[in-house]
Amino acid sequence: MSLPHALLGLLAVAPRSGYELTKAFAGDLGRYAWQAGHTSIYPELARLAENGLIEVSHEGARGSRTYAVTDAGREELRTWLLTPPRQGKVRNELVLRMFLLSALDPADARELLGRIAASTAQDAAELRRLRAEAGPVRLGPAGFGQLAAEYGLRQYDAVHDWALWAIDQLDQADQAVAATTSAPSTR
Amino acid sequence: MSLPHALLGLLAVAPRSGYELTKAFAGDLGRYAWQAGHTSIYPELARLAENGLIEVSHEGARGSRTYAVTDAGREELRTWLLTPPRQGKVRNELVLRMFLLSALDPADARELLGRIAASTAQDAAELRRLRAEAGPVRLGPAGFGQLAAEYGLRQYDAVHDWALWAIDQLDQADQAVAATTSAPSTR
DNA sequence: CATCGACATGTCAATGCTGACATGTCGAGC
DNA sequence: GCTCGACATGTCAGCATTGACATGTCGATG
Repeated sequence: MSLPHALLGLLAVAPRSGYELTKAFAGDLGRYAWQAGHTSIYPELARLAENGLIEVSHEGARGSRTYAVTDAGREELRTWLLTPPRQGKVRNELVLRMFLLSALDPADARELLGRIAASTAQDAAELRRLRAEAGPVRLGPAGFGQLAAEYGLRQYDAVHDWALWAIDQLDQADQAVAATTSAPSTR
Repeated sequence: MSLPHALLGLLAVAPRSGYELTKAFAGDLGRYAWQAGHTSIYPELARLAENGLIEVSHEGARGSRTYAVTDAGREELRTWLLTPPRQGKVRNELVLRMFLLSALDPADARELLGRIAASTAQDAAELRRLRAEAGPVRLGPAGFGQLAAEYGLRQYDAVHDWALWAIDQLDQADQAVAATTSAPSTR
């Protein structure tokens, strides 16, 4: 459960209202890192405030409440970020599909790998476009973090290369079988 | 929600009981791809059986029921695997941490990146060990799928390289600041 | 001054999953 | 004959999250 820390992190960069936080989750953050709707954000803000990790720094029009991180909240965030990269819930649908690949016949497996290669190429291109828009590498709270963008890019490229490699493996396995079938031995 | 498809996939490889499926999730599958405990597996098996996707192929000692995939189940699995790699829930704690990196001061950020580099190197080494144990590349339902292993390996390596790159970026940003501070201009 | 869209927050039922608890069987070793 | 550990299945309360529904405000435009 990382939602409270995600909120803490966003508020640590700049105080925001629940509505603004919701918009952040609807953008790149929610797309690439962590999803959350306003229905989970508002209760979570209330909980964080109750625990003294954040506080209302300003009340604006239309009942809006701007929250800011307290010292305790900043400390909690720092601790969480630096805590041993604990093993969270494993929930990786793509890896699951790879595990199940052997349940498909070779033609279907090739098809699936081809689609993965195509979609990761597309995702990588999209991310490169996003990054180019954001300009040269700079740090700080500049929209989609440059470091995060580079991270995603390398992931996509890795999966893309892997898919091509996997198709090649299937081809080689095929050829080996064909060779032993048509020419059972050299003697 | 991919649990039913994970079960379908495992049963497509070989008929199994709920207990054996639970053990599969406790191993590499649960570690790298998808988690599930027996408390979700048993009800899900009942649901799949009710929908005619699997059926009890054998009843053994201690009330054990061995399930096998039906033709309908095999078809459902194939459809799911080949279906456009739909965008599921985004829940990537590591990417979230990258988004929040800017909330840390540079020293802490370096520390965090260093830990990520170290832990991915360790994870990769562990996976290489696992793969070496499993022997040369071969396909089929051989424990931890070779393709999945290679996939994980490339992911770990990519993250490792990225972390080193990111630390380098931080260093360069530092040097640039230091240069403009100590020698504001060339004239 | 009416309307509309963006702003802003909330409740509630349903879903999916986990952890704690519960129950019983079979085989091996003492 | 007893005990223990692995086998085998199950219920249930609790938690996080989602989607549907609900409510109201403010500013701009016609």
